[in-house]
Amino acid sequence: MLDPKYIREHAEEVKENCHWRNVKVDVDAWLKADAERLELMRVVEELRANRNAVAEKMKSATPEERPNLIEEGKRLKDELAVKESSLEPLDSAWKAGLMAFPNLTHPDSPKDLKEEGSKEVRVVGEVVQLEKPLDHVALAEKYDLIDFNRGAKVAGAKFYFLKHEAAILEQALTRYAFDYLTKEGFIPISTPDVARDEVLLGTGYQPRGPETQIYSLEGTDLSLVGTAEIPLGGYHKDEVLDASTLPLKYVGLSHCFRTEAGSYGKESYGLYRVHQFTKIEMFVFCTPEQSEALHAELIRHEENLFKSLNIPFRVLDICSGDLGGPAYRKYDLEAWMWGRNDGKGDWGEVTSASNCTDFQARRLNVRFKNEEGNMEFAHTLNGTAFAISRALIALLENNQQSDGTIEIPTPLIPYCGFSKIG
RNA sequence: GGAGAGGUGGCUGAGUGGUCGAAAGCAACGGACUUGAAAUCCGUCGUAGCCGCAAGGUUACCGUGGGUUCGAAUCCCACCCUCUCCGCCA
Repeated sequence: MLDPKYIREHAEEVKENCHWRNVKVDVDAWLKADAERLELMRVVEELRANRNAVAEKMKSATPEERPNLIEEGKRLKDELAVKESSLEPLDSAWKAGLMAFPNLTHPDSPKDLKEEGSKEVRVVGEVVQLEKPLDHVALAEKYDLIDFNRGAKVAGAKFYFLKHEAAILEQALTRYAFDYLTKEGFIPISTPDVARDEVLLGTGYQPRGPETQIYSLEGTDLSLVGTAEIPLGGYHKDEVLDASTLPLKYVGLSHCFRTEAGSYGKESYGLYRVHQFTKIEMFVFCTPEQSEALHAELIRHEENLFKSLNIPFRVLDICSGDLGGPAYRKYDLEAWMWGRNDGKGDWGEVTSASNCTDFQARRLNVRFKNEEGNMEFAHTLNGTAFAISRALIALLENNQQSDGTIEIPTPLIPYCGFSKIG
């Protein structure tokens, strides 16, 4: 959510921003509604002031004065009811409009509407060329690591069972990331896998409705979370944080559920796009002064983790049109995956780190008291440590050897208890 | 799931229709005293919107949403949450 005052005072900039964010918002219509709402609010508040004044007079009124005051009060009440009922639709349209604005954009983010406009910042590691590299689906079949067919039998397409070493690797990756990030000052936390709709909305997700990617629970206001970002963002909802505790860095574990409506096909091959996966997520609450440095820190951790697993990747500075609603700036890591591009291999997204500035904090009402003693909205950031399903793709495919075995990267061995598969 | 109690400011807690945006205490902040500190004393001390250069004014907020009333923290309804007891259960 943007500051309404900011939209009023920087209308042209906001319009320009919406264009580059690929978000269709009628800024002028919103401004018009905003002005009408304010005007009507003034009328309503004046009526309320009059009503309160009459009620105040009643306290000291003589019995003779009372009937007239009661009449006056009734009249004001009726008039107020009429004005309030015309304010209501205006107000909810105003709020809905406000929620539709995307966050502002970092001046250095590539300005582009198409996905291809994202800028490759660097490539780390080298793709090991094998004569006949197998993709993770083939590797999984060879070593009985993932059971897609029975996953489909039990839960439907795009669900799966991790088996044997893969099941262990899920836990090894989890614990490895937790240990690494705990040493870096992150607080380990395990979250609910469901959240209230208001929390989903607060973090910038759209539960229910035709476009939604979210499973919701019938007869409740709960949805299955699509990422730990949701419960972790909601964690400090409606709180005033103690500035001296900032930044608050969390490393959370959650199970992520996504309907992935209409996204079958090549792009969802194997484990790449599934309905459920486990994810280790970093989430940060901080001051506005801290957020940019912390964004860099999150990316550094992501890179360290993937580097340590011998996985080649590239870092993308995501372009404006692909940022989504909440992010002010976003960096993705894309790891090398042999299964993509018809078996010739290509980069595939494995992590994403966003600086959401105060966009989520405004919606969730997360504030802190600054040094002058004034309330300020916090900044929030999130970044993937491991989305286990995709991390597994990259791990298996990039650590396969010419003899067909899969070498486990050294840092992971203590956590999984084996050093190779096959 | 059943029965009961309760949700008030950073915390504790008073408040059952108008004198309540809310007592009191604690914490915090400013000051006095002190070589310094503690103690003591004096003062300040919620958030947000709108109007205003400002001083200030005004509206809203006592779990959330509705309702009754000239007037609601207070009465009514629904929901959410917490606690106690019972049942069930990993």
